[in-house]
Amino acid sequence: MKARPYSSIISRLRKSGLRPTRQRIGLSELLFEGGNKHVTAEGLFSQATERSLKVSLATVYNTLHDFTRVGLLREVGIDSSVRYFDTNVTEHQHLYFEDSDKLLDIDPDENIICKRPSFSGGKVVRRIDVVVRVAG
Amino acid sequence: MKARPYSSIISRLRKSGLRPTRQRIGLSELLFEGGNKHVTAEGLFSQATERSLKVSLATVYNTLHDFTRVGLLREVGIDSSVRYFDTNVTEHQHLYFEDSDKLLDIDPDENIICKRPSFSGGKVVRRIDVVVRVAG
DNA sequence: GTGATTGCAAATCTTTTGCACTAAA
DNA sequence: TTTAGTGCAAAAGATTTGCAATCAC
Repeated sequence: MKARPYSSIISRLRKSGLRPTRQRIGLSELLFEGGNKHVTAEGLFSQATERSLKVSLATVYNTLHDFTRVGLLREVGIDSSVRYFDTNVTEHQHLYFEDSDKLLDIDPDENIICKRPSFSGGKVVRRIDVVVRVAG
Repeated sequence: MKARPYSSIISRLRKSGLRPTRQRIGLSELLFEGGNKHVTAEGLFSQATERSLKVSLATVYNTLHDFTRVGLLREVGIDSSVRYFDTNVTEHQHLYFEDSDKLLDIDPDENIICKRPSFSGGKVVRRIDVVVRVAG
């Protein structure tokens, strides 16, 4: 029950330098309302279709990339052939259940990393991807 | 200068339950001689062609999967659209240079992980994938 | 021989692209 | 109006599959 969710989506898009089009607003609702999510392009496209948001698959791809570029989304590298996007853009790690293909965030308090390597020569650690793969 | 490298390749394949065919032997030489490597199917196929090993791309894919299945290789999940295979099957982490697409093993002494989560209900941590992404 | 392996070409699947059309500012 | 964004259909890549030919045992 947030106040004025619709216009807050619009202003979020504006702040990111993206025009609040019908498609971007609709996809934003799917993505950013109701907790953190991990989505694929096809998955988001299906959801949109189910909720009768008219949008093309190409636009879903464009939108996922645009949102990632401006920092509203983050890409998660699971080694399969599909790309996952995460609405949680804070530093955190992932739990991947191999049997069910489910992806979960690891509670930041449970941080698994204890050391961040550093580099000379202008090289920077852009991020550290951690995926705990669970089976059974 | 290992002794009898050829026959050790053959026995390694036999022990893994794979018939030592000309293609598998040739690809094994490319993969397992001269230190740990990270390869893609296309990359290995090119190497094979350069060294005039006659093998089809489909067989390279089959071989990479077969080798992974029996534990001679391990897949590395960089989030790009290509699959990397690692000849180092021991527990270790990766360094990925985004600008050059280079992938390096992290020295096991530099272990970045300090905590291994555990699960109940028959769930097991199969492995923890870590990729330190470096830019610049 | 016979069952595993290979190679080719076609198929599949995800993602990207070109470009005319539409909508936001 | 002017530029960004959209949608379609086609293209591009990586990987897989089906099946006949070949090879290892």
